[in-house]
Amino acid sequence: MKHDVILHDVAKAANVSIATVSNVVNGKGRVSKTTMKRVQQAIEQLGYAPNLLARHLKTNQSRLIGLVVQTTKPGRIQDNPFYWDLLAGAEEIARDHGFHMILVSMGMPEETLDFVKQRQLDGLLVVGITDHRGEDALFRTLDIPCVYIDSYLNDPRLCQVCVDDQYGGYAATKHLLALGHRRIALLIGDIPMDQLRRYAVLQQRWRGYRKALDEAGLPYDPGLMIRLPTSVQGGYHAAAWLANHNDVSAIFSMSDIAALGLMKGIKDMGWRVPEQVSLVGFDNLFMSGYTLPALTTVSQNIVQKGRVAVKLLMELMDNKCSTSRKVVLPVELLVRDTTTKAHLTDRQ
Amino acid sequence: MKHDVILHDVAKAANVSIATVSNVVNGKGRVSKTTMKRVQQAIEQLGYAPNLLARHLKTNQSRLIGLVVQTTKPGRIQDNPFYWDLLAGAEEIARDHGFHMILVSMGMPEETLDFVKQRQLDGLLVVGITDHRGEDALFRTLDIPCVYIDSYLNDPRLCQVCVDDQYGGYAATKHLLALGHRRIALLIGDIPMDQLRRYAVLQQRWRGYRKALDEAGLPYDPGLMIRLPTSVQGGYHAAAWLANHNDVSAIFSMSDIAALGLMKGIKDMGWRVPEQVSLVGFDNLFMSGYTLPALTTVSQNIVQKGRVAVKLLMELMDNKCSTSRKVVLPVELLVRDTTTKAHLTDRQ
DNA sequence: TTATATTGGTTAAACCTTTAACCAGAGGGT
DNA sequence: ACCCTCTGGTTAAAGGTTTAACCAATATAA
Repeated sequence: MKHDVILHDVAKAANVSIATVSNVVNGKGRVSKTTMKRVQQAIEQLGYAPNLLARHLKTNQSRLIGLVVQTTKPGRIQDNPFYWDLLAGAEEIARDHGFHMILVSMGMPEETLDFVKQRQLDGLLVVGITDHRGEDALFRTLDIPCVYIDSYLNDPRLCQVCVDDQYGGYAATKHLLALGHRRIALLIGDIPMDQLRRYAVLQQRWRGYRKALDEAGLPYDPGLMIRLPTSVQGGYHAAAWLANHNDVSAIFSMSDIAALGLMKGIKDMGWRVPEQVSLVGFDNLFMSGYTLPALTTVSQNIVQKGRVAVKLLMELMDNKCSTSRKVVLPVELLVRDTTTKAHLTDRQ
Repeated sequence: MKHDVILHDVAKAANVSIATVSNVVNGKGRVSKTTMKRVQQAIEQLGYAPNLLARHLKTNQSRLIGLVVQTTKPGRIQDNPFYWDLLAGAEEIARDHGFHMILVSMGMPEETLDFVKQRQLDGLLVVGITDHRGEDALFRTLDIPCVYIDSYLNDPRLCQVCVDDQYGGYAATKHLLALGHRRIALLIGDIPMDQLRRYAVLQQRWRGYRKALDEAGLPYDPGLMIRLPTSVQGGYHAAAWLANHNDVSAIFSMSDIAALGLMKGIKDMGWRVPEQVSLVGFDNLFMSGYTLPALTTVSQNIVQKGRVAVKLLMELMDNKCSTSRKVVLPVELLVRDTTTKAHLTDRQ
């Protein structure tokens, strides 16, 4: 894939210097109408396309944006359709600005840093970082524009975008409380409760849950935290937990993905949703409205999250001294069919 | 993001020429043990990382692989979680070889071509092309290694990877036939039947369907083709079609995504799956086993598809003259709970 | 002895752009 | 006449790397 036609060729064809052609291509410098026409014709005729590698080398930029994703195993992207939506949104805006997205899976810190340096990435979208893992410092060492997604970092100088997770948790719980539920379990990720701070998004949703409980004058019961992996399988197994907790009449799953599995698990036990167990999810995945019964859930727009993140990054790159701001996108409780009034009739 | 330490600095520190450092970095050329040690120490100490832009400019390659995806609107990636799996698999292998993936959304042909040329992409993964749209020719003009995914191109010189779509369609249909179903509808994409050739994957599955019908001595009835978008919504609306075709006792949906919507639609009409309608899907999405009833479907491994595609691409790039081969990955019919014996009792 | 490899390096050109510095000529003001 | 500015370019350096060509010294072979 050798570059067939280069600046030099166009220059010769139009009988001007290389610099002039470059100026025409970039719309910079001073060049008369007539020569511009001549150059443009030559470009058209020869089918010239600039060699971005050379340009980038010279200008010290790559027009590449890294999407830094957490990995389970090093080198293996977490299998979560969530990321595709994020990438799709980001790519859409990036492309409009002449940028492109590239995946950076965060394995070894060293490795990650080297990668960013070697590829000369112009900016980073970092997903799911917290203050409590030292990862934030990592990205601050290489000083390139960063936008943190779903990260809840304390430093006010940082650019961040997330949704109102806490409100989401609050709204979901409040909805269940309003229906008369008193013992509401929380299907949380597969993490020790004392490590919750490391998973900022979950922590926020959890806080919303607690807040709603507090307002209702109900006690917070750690025994109601179901700690299972955020996956369909994880959710499915939560049903077994439920079987041992007959006083629990509702579950708030912090992800739709787990809620789907849970719903299946509950039904496989022969129980009915929502008559015997009410269920609320989080995310509103593409098929969450098409389960039976349709899942009540807190909806967030992940594609939009990707879009906004890149827009912020662009601002950050334009005027370096920009007032770095934090954007909180709204969430919306979608009441569908998996929640209903708490009954006095026990599942026994 | 200026490159702080370059070859030059290392050379000075180790008291050798730039070329020698380059040789050490790349493991080429001839350099004695002792100097190698000295250079490596200098590299370590200064924290040198090669500037890939410069390297790539010199070597005429970018170590970037494009994933060419179809777009609905130009510049907008089709919102299909399918692509994430593909990308995840591809990225995994690519990274092992020092390559990275970049998205190329296929809008205007000109634009796409320019992009590949400008970014100097080393290879392309092209998804869902057919002989019948002139797109294949497009990629052949720029002669860079290509692997076609889900494409069914006739040219034997091309490298292709797909799954056994036809067998999948055959197995699904045969399964339904074995259960006694005679009127089996096909939930196909939102395309005119005379355009089916343009959607190779669907055509293959359709052929499998027909083959099974033929073998059973049953006629092919075009009236049984349900042409609705491949989406949850599309599937949902298929239920309305079903309401007008009471002789149909089973539906084979060519995608799980539509099958999920369809299942919801059927249940919303008050009918039961599988007692009144049997249902088979295609893909085995991550939650297909967790619907209620669990979806019977033809399973394919999309991540693996991405992996194999990149492996093929690497071979193609190593020995240019490689015997370009076509890899067909297996599919597997997973009989779960949405299919049962055809009953004589009508839905009326 | 002389011709010839081999070892361990160095020099310099090349990859294709961008861009600062320079320059010739024209026009205008005093 | 002089100085200054403006227009429309050109020249050349620089960006960081790879690599072919070269070279001095030592070892090997005839």
